[in-house]
Amino acid sequence: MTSFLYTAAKEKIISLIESNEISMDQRLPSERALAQKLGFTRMTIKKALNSLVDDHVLIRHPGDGTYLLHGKHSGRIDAGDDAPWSLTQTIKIKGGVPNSEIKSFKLVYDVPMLTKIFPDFTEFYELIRIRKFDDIVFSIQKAYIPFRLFEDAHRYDFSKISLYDYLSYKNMRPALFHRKIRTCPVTSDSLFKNFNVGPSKLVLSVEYLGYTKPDCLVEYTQSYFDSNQVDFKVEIPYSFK
Amino acid sequence: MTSFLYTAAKEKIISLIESNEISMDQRLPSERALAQKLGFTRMTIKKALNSLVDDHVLIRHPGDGTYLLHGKHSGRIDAGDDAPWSLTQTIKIKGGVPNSEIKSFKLVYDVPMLTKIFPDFTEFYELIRIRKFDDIVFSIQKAYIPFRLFEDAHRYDFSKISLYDYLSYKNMRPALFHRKIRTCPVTSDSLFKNFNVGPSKLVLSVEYLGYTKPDCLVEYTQSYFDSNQVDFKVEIPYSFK
DNA sequence: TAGTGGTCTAGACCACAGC
DNA sequence: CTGTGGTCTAGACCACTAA
Repeated sequence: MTSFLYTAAKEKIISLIESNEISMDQRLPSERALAQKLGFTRMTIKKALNSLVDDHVLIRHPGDGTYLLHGKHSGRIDAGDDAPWSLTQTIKIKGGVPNSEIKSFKLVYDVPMLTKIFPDFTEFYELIRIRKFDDIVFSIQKAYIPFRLFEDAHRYDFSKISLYDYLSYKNMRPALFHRKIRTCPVTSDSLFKNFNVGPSKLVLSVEYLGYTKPDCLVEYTQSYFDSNQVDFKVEIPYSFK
Repeated sequence: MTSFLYTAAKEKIISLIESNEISMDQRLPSERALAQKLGFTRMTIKKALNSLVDDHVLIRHPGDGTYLLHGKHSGRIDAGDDAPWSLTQTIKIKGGVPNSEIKSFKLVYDVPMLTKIFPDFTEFYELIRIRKFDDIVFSIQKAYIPFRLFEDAHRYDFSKISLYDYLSYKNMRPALFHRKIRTCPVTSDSLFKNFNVGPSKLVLSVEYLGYTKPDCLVEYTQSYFDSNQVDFKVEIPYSFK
């Protein structure tokens, strides 16, 4: 979908990792070695490797080498809607079994909540997904994107391709996020039956508004997380006067 | 402290921003213009600018330009111990008034909790800080670093220089983190008087273990956050078999 | 000492946004 | 069409790590 050399290099490096040619806790080949082996410039390989560092797949030490980010203290995957790398891919490389199940994908009209959020649109695609890590449901997500901006969305299989890869392909990948987090009790909504928690348990609710620019809202997502399965990074929200 | 060209470029660009030569919602000069104006290569300027993007200071749009990351939906600062950029600097650029007050900085010995965490060390520097954003206390932090690794730490003023800049300078900046998050009631600890919350309120407690490598622990921090003031990014922790 | 990743240069071409 | 940022090359030097 993207057609940069460093993306191609990235995929070849991932293949190396997945095919177990690099064993755990072992150094990856050096930038120079990979450049020669895979047929790219050193700078292109560097870009690919550092991109995998951003994705929490690798870790690099100057003067030493590049390593798989493994071990007890390294396991941490961004699970938010603004995660940099396809969650499915990341889980796979980490040795987990990913499983994204689509519960529903359809057009919805005249939903008051949505018209309030998106004053300029009336029709939306609604994508409801169950996300698993090693067969444990950690998240239920309802994503909404305006039909007018993504008329061809029905042609893609979002159990296979990440929603964000699709938005990137349409040059609509959100860069700014407005988030609201709160805890809420498990409701009787049948969706929550997927969570392995009793009705008295608290579930974490996160709302994402994704903007490509400050004035260009392209996505609204409601995510519910099993608070036993996820963790958080602390941030300070503020509103600029 | 760091002496790379792109760091120098970064600081000059920050000066430009702070001196209001770039007004809000206005484009920054192009990479090529900055390169000529500041006397660096375009690639060096690019590195500086993209580094400021990582720090949530700027946002860039291909084919368009580079902008200050402002506006209602853009305000979000990483407040964790693993935040990429000095919190003080970021708050300042965002138009806020930073205020990091040092409550205590001293050597501590034979603390059972610490010897359990750091089996190889017995003496530690303890740094207790109150962190504010626009005069509102959002966090209280107790940081511990082994004396043997940072013997000259007493020579630095951590109200002016970020602890992480210091660790970077010693080539000991943590890259891996082990975090534990929980909510706890406000205790009678006099430190909590700094929070503007009643005794029945819940405070967010986050523990960070910072490693330079999977086997090299260099920092332990206990942070307490006013849950009214901070927000979170969702992640999936996992332990590799 | 040999090898690593990080930085840096001075060019080049490209896709894209705005006018 | 002009200007933007992104990618890419083919070199170079540096500081650091580990043997």
